[in-house]
Amino acid sequence: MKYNPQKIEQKWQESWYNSNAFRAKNGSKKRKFYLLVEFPYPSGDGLHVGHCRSYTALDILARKKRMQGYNVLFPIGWDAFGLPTENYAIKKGVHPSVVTKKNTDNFRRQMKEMGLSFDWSREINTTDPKYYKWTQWIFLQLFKHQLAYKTKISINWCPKDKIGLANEEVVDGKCERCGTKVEKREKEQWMIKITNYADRLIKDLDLVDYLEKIKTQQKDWIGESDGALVKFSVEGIEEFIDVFTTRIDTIFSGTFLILAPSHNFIDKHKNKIENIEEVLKYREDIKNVSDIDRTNQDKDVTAVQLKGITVRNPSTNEKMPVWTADFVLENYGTGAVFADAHDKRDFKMAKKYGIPLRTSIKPDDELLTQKVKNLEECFEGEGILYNSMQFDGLKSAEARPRIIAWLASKGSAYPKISYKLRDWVFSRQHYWGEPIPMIYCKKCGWQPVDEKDLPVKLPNVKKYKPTDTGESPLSLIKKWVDVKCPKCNGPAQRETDTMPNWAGSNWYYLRYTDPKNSKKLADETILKYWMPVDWYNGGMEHTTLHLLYSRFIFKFLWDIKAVPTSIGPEPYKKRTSHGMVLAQDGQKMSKSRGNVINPDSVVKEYGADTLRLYEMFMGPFDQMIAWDTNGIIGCRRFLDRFWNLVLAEKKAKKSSKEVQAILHKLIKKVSDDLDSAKFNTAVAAFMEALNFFHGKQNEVGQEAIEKLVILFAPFAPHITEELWSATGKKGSVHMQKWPKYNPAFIKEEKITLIIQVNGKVRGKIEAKTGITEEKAKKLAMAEQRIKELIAGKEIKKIIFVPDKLINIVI
RNA sequence: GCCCGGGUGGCGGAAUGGUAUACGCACAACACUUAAAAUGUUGCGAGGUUUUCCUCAUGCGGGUUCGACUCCCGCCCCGGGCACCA
Repeated sequence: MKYNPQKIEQKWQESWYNSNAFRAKNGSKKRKFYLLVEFPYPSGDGLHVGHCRSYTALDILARKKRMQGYNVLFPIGWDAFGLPTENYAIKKGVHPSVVTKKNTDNFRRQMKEMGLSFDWSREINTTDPKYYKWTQWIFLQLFKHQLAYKTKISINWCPKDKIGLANEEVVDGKCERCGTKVEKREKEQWMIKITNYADRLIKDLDLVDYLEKIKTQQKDWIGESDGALVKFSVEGIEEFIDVFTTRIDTIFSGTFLILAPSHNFIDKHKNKIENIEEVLKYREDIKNVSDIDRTNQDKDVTAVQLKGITVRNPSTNEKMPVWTADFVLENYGTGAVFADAHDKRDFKMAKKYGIPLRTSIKPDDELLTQKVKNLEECFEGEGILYNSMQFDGLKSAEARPRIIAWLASKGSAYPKISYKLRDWVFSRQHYWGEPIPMIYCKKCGWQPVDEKDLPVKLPNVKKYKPTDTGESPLSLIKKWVDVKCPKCNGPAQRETDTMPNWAGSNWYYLRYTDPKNSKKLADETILKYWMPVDWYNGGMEHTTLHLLYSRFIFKFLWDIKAVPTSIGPEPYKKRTSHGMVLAQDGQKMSKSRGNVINPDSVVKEYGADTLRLYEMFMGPFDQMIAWDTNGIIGCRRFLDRFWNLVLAEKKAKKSSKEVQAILHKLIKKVSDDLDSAKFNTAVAAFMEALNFFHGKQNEVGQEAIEKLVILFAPFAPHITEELWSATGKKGSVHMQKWPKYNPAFIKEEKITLIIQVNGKVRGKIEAKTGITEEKAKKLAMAEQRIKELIAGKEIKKIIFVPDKLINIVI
């Protein structure tokens, strides 16, 4: 019988599906293991081979953990709200829910055809009102805890998608999705105070096992800087301008102050600024400049002085002029900086406008020091302080805490930590999203929808095109918009903005534990059992989006005790990322390039097991890798040989010692590799073992064959299941116990001892394991080649590494 | 500019202080075949040669070590992240 995947795969898929073979059990006494893959956005393109890589990897882990006796939760669902579906629906004139249904059906089919062992009874969909009821409920809790607020802000507006974007969704000043340059628009938006959690989102990374690059990326994004807040008193006005700095060691060289163009000091003291018209005009000019141009470092510095305004440097008590310049950003720190000769931008600006400069930090280098003192060059680094009163001679790092303490004693500074992270823009002006459950009453202001009235269902309408005005299309549905105020019962209006598509994915992993609960987002006892997620795999592109948002929302739910505190403050114990799968040409796969590999066609040609094996074998799991059509054939050949070997082995029951050693080494290697996500070397180990067994059919033995099939089952579930039944075994191979290796079998009796002379390999000898240094020396010296090499030379030293090598130094 | 990865045969890659090039692809020869495909066997870093042998080779240059792809110092290149961030 020849291996024919097309004949066997569907049969087993149906058998697993119909028997609920991989259902996770709530209320089990077994140890649990929660494996999570990011649920996909069900696009019309179907599954990408990159999805397959991530899903196969965690499927292998799930199957192995089940065989190791764990109660495994390995669920899947659909993150189905979002723009592409809406756009497609508008174009084709079909309702987004119809499109979603079609796409999820296709995804589900593809996943089943890959033999993924998801617990299909827990499938969730973010667009299901029973699901988004709780997404809305979470929003209400955020509002009730003052973490959701509506405010007029300048937002990133994508003119093509007609949607406001969060800062995280803007890449290089362009819309993350469509690449259109974003514009600035003033709009009332719902905001979520993620900034309140900035410190904990950094600190708690110490509690979890994430790939180091994921931790670094999150830290960089949150952008903590440790510094001080310094108060500059304004002359003639009873007021201070606050400045955040990380370089308080340079305070003595501060000779002027710069405000961001839209700093509210300017609005507040219009009458005191002599050239207010010039200042306001400058502010208008800046508004029309995009962030990209504003942050272009090659650009010339522009600035305007606020005439009539001076402040005092709290360290020197000297008067300083106040300026405004575009390179000072309103949304970082306090929107104001003190400027000196130790900052390139300040230096450039002072030179251009003839503002006096002073230096107070000496670099190590004498020559450079002279240049710095003569203001010929700007020195930004750390050094030794001078011109700094009692702090002269101190190093920058030593000086900082002392200067802060000194200024603090005068009441003009205190230590402060600042973050780059900004509050999260939570409103979208589109139809296909969760309605924000808020009602506006002219009398009572913003009122939350009563929890018992949730979910606020998306009305089923014909027109869901986004509008050019930036109003949500929902605003056109008067019947839906006009409601009574929950507080005063007077006339009021619903919020017509919807949530971003991150809202549904913020908490989905909680819902999987108890997906049908209508009373709570999930039951406490059940959450207590399953949470936290033991291993979460997803794309690197979600590190500063979904991963950060969902960690934040979990912390919030934890704080308000919506989830049991026993889980701890982090939802995911371990996070890994799979490398992107590129097209054969090394480019990103895309329809327009025509280089997309469709998993369906691979399954059709080679079978699902081959696809799974190749996805794991192609390279290190966390590295980006190009698809290689030629490489697939090797995996298929391996499966053919595997099939033949198992079926050919008929005679011997017992396996030889040599076979046992190979097998148990393989068990150890595969078990270890899977725990550290080294799928490629695990597959290679199978190939190596099979190469060894090949041609020795009847020496391998049924004993070894049986273990081999079990061990390989998580990788290639169909072929192993078929072989299990074809060799007359009862039950499913996937319900068998994961083999344990026996260290006694691995221990070899004979080893190859390497003989080196001066660290170079000059010979090998077969020896018994545990050979003594004395014996090894004798044997080595007896070798003809070694004799020749050391003849007439003085032996300085002999290094002996037991069971490995002997090195003769001459 | 700063912070992470990475650089090994014709190609994807393996080895984290101890036989560099596992495993796979491609290629070549042979076997089977009328033939081809498939399959199997063997070979496959470079150069030399006295061919159970030598020299060189893991981006480049140094260093530590009996011994370095692996550790340290200084560069170069590629990928990713952050960035007038005070």
